[in-house]
Amino acid sequence: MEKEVTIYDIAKQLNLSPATVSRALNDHPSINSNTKELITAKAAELGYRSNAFASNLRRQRTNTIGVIVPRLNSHFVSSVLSGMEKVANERGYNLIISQSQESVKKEKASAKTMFNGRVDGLLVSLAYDTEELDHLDVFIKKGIPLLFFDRVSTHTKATSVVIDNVKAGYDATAHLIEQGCQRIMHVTGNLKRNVYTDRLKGYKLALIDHNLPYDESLLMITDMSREAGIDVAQQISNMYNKPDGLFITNDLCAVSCMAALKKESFRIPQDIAVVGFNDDPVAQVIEPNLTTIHYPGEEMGEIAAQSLINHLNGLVNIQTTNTIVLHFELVVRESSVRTTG
Amino acid sequence: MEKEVTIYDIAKQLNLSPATVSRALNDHPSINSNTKELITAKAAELGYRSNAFASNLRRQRTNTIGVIVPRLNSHFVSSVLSGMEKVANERGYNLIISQSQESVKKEKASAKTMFNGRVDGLLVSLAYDTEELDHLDVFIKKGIPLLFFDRVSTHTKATSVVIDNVKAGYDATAHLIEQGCQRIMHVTGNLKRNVYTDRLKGYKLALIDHNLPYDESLLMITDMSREAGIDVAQQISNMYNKPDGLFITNDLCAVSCMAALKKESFRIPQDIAVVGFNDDPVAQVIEPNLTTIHYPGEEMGEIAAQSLINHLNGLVNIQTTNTIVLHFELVVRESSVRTTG
DNA sequence: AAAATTTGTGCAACCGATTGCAATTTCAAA
DNA sequence: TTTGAAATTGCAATCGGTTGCACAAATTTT
Repeated sequence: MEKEVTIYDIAKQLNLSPATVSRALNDHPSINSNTKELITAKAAELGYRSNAFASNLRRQRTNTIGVIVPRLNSHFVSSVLSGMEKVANERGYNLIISQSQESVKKEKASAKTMFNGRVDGLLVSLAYDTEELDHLDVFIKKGIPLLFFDRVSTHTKATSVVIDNVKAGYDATAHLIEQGCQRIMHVTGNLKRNVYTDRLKGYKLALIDHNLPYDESLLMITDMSREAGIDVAQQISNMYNKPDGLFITNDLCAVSCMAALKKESFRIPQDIAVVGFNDDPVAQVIEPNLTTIHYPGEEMGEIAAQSLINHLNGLVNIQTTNTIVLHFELVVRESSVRTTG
Repeated sequence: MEKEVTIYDIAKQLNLSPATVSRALNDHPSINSNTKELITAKAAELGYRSNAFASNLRRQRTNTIGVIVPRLNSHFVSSVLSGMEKVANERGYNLIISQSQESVKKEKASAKTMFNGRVDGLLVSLAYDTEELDHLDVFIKKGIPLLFFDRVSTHTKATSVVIDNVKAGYDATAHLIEQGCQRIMHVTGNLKRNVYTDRLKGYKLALIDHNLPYDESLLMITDMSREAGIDVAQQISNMYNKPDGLFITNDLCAVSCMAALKKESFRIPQDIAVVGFNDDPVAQVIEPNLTTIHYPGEEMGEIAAQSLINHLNGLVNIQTTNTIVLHFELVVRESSVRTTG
């Protein structure tokens, strides 16, 4: 185990001051370019590696971005993280990732860790039932930039990166209506979260625009799990006045629901047309393939990270840009297409 | 933006030395318990938060673990990460996660970042085509513990966490044979990676044990992508002497292959029985449901993190425990079960 | 040739916590 | 009361870069 090389070692060998070495290594303009070359060469020769802590300690920043997600093992989240990692890495930032496991309590704990870890900025997608945001307010109070993505908050003045969930909900519903559906059931998640309320809004607007009544008994709030999907199928099966369209705001849930419906010998899309949300890989595996909203996870991650880093570097002010809205796409597949209305 | 509270502030207010405050906050035994109470109370009152950098700088450790994975957006990997995060978080460690995107080059860059970031330990699952391990050797040279999981290396003396891939390959193949398959095709990935060579070994052993010939034309090396699955189906379709069993070491690939085969009107499992690997969610969506090897991702992550942290805390020596083998399970579903051989 | 700039380096004080060793206090045993 | 050990606490150096300011050298301007 060799001992570490420091700028002092380099300075001594070259008969320079550590200050000069430090500046040279950081490409400071006031250092002569010959000196710089000399120093970088020597640094390479000695196998010098910068000590991030010393630097962080002195500069009071960490080059680290905290990320809090509801859970790690979902296709969408991991795509987002992949995008974030890509960008962060390119720009010299590290990512510290933590999952709330959909619990406020864990979310608070994670926030605290990030806070103590003195992340330079924080990227958050809220847990299922988070309401108060005190645990995140501390960041704002300390001037640590905070950016929400996907599951965002309306309360604070933090920037958000989202898709237009209202429009997505509208498009999904309108598509079903165009396919001749008259009674469209909407299965969604906790309405505390923007993604779900917004999609519901879109659903309602589409109904209105097409002169269809809004029937509260066709709205189901669930936890969007596989079990929930099966449960929904069961309920539909027991209904007297069955729906002929189904808009479920999560592909995994939609897929398990479809499987259950098929077991009950519903024909999809003839008896009931289905639209999901997220464009999870399973959407292209289920038969019939699931129509869904394609949701740019990777891109969302890239943009969220990009924005935060730009803000940190003083290029853009996050406080002014309040919401970044990304494009989504309705991907029509067999689960919703009726040859004849 | 309030200024940070330091141990000096606490010390001054209580007329104590920073040394005492530091010790008290770390629950050092030689500090009087009354003093400790006094200090912790004051710290809470002032909203003190420890500065990790100062501490890291002084103690020369970061309480951070680096993780390098081939890619983030795969079900298996995100399960592993979820497990790692859980454990690391409980034990006061942070995770810095980076993806190699299956490229050695990126893997090297990530390793360097981790190295400079002075992670306390490193958890690695190798990229597709990594051969030399110089970029990881530096860690060992510096005495930074290195632990491989899943895609492990045979060269170094680092500990590995894996499943018994030989046995898994054997079981999958034997299962197909028991179902009456005589010509089993094996689709797998780059044989530089243990997971694939081992599964191939198992495949071969099962053939031998059941007196079946090993036919090289039934082995296909692919990149395990969806496209590869479609390609395999195409090739099978063009074969004169078609296989009646298919063992694909990745569910996503298996599923796309199945879909393509179905289009060519192969009946599964009657014409060709299929076994996958990983127990990805899609395995339960495809019809018929895919028989596969259930692979404990979350657990693998937990154990890998656990072992590394235990080593860091001097509880166990990682260098002596060389390989940790986890259980796997063959989950039999419809894709492989033939009512009559 | 003197004065005013510009350029390039160094000094030394940070950043905040940790820790070996010394110093002081406390308390019991002699 | 003295002595010695044990329990507490403090001193001061250290971890390795960073940066405001001073200063010297080189260059340009009068």
